[in-house]
Formats: sequence, C-alpha cells, structure tokens
Amino acid sequence: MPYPAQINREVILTTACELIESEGTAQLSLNQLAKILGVKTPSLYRYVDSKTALLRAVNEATFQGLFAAITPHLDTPGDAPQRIMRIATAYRAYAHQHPVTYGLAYTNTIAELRPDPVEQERAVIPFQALMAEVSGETDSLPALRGLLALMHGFVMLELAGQLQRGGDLDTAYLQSIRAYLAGWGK
Amino acid sequence: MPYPAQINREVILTTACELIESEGTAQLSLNQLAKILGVKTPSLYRYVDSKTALLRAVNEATFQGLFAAITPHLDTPGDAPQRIMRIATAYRAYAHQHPVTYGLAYTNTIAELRPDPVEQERAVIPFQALMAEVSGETDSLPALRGLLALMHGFVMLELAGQLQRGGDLDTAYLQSIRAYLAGWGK
DNA sequence: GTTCAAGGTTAATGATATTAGTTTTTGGGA
DNA sequence: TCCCAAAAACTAATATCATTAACCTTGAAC
Repeated sequence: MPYPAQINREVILTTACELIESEGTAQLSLNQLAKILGVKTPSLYRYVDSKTALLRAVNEATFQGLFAAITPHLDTPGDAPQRIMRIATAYRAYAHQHPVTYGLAYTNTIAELRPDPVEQERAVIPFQALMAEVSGETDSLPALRGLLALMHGFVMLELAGQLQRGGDLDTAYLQSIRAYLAGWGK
Repeated sequence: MPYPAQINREVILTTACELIESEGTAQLSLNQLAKILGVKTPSLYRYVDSKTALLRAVNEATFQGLFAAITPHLDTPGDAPQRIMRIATAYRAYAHQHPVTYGLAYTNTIAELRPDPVEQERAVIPFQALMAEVSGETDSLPALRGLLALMHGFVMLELAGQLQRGGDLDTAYLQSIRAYLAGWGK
C-alpha cells in the first residue's frame, strides 16, 4: 500500500457527526470538515461519493446507535409494559444525547438522506413481538406504530422547542406512554 | 407611488411555498424563485431579509394553515373524544396535503427557521381545555402534549417513509389515538 | 533504482446567497 | 408640460459552496 492514508471513511464519518452535533447541520461544509482533518477538501471524495452520501451515512449511524441503545432493554425482567417503559426511556435518552443528528435522521425533507426504509422496518420487528404482549397479536403492528409515533413525536417536539410551557416533561412523557399502553391493554 | 412594484412579499411567500411543495425544500433557490416571478434575484431582498427569513415565514404560514384547518373542529357536536378524533383527522389531512412544508416546519435541525415557540404554545391552549374533558384538569397539559406527540410523530414517520410494512395506516392512526384517549380516561 | 498505483494537491467550474452601486420608472409638484 | 425625487428594479462583484479534472507524491514490490 503505497502512500499511507492520512484519513479514512470512519474518521470522516465520526468527525462529521461531532461537527453536526456541535455546530448544527447547516454549518457542516466539506471545507470545514477537511480543515479539521488536516487535508484539502477534494481528498474527501476518495472516501465519500458526495456530501449527500456522507449525510446519509451519518443518518445510518444514528439509527444504528439508537437501536443499539434500546435493544438491550428488550430482554429485561418485568412484564411487557415495564420493559416497554424502559425502552421508551432509553429511546428518549439517546435522542437527548444526540439531539441534532437524531433530528437530522428523522427529517424527511430530503429523501436522498434517508437510510433504507426496509432495513429500518426490519430492525423494529423484535419490538413488535413485545408490543403484541400488550395489544394482542392482531393489533401488534398498528400498536407498535403508535408507540413509535408517540416516542418520536414527543422527542421531536421537545427538540424543536415546542414544549416550553413548563411542567415536568420527564413525567409527561412516561405518563403519556403509560396511558397509551393502558389504552391498548383493554 | 413611483415605480409600481412588480412583486410583493405575499406573492414571494406563496410562490416559495408552492415551489417547496412541488420541488422539495433543497431545490428552493432564490435564483429560481426570482426567475419564476420574472425578476432578478437581488430584487427579492427588498421584501425579504434573507433566505432564512423567507423559510421562517414559510413555516409560520404552515403553522397558521395547520391551526386554521383544525380549529373549526373544536366546537362540533359530540363528546370530547369524538371531537378530538375529528381534530386528529383534520391534522393528518393537512399534513398529507402539504407534506413538504409540514415536514419543513417541524424540522428542528435549523433553529433559525423555527417560528416563535411561545406563540405556538399559545395557539394550542384551546385544545388543552378539550383534552381536560378526557384526562381531567390536573393532567390536561401532559395529556395534550402526548396527543400532539402522537399525531405529529405518526404523520412524520409516514412522511419519512418509515411506515411501509403494509397495513391500513388510516385505521392504525385512529386506533392509536383512540387507545391513547382511553388510557387517559381511566 | 525503477515502477505503479493509491492518496493527496492544485486549479477550475458552476451554483449559491448576499451586498454595493447604478439605472429605470413614474406620480406629484413646478 | 416638464422635472424630480424616490421607489423599485438592475448590473456587477464577492465569498463560499460542492464537485470534477488533471497533476504531483509517496513508498512498497520487483
């Protein structure tokens, strides 16, 4: 391997994530990214097809991180609602730890930035089995979708600064999910 | 009034909305916008401070449109859950009719594009009173937040192409909200 | 030491938002 | 009727992007 590489795809991706998280998505330019990595801008194109492809990779990493954060809570002690509450808590915690990249990943305005939706849906199947314990098998898919919607929607409204009228958001989140599960349990 | 204006802020805004909705947010450039309006790009700056300000105005219009679409259902016949279901249906319908601008409005990745959050929260107060009929006064704020989260989250996941495993999304949406309301009603 | 290909650089292109300075238009006052 | 002031447009220029093409640089293998 002549000419040892100064950078690689991995470091580009993690640096991009950090940069986005600290400066905001709009501030991410390949110029700035290259400067931080100590390299000229066109060099990045040896590892990344385009800025769009880079952002899509960032989004894929976000989803992987998110699922890595919540999956361990699938097989924990307690009944289904208890485990779902733990998953919901971990879900929100992850979003709070990575607010900008989380928001970017779930931003639908640019279709090219979306990871493969089929892959996405597949990762969620184990959670459907858990939800089935609450809603019954028949309704497990719509029940899961509502749960995902509730978690995602709450977190997004929070991150968008739209839940600022006071009150404890932690308990509001848990209360809402508990109510949702109770409603399906009937 | 010397030199009658060829454009005005209003037509810039509506054209921008149309352009975003038809071509996607990323495709909106001031050049293209100016060309459609039959004017050179710098002329836009007489009416709009910056592209960011224009997008914020688009978002404000989106929120106004959304609330205009759901508010009429506040005072309709039936009990509170029935009225909330009508509101939820109208909410989702609006998002489906304006998918791109709805997504843009709720995209938190760029803080400068957000309309005044205080204003936002104020607009939602009448709905809290309705929610109180289901949850009781004490819990009306968290219960409302969960409802908004559920509606918004569901719609966003839909628009982001993340609910593609089949099944009837219309009934999944309504079922989930019904379950949520039932859970609070206990 | 020559070769060769991976990795990096320089230079250039076209699009972008934005600003400064200039020109065009026209209604109201002379 | 003519002029003029100011509103509203325009031209020109700048800086920053992402991206591409063409050219160097390195160092391991022969």
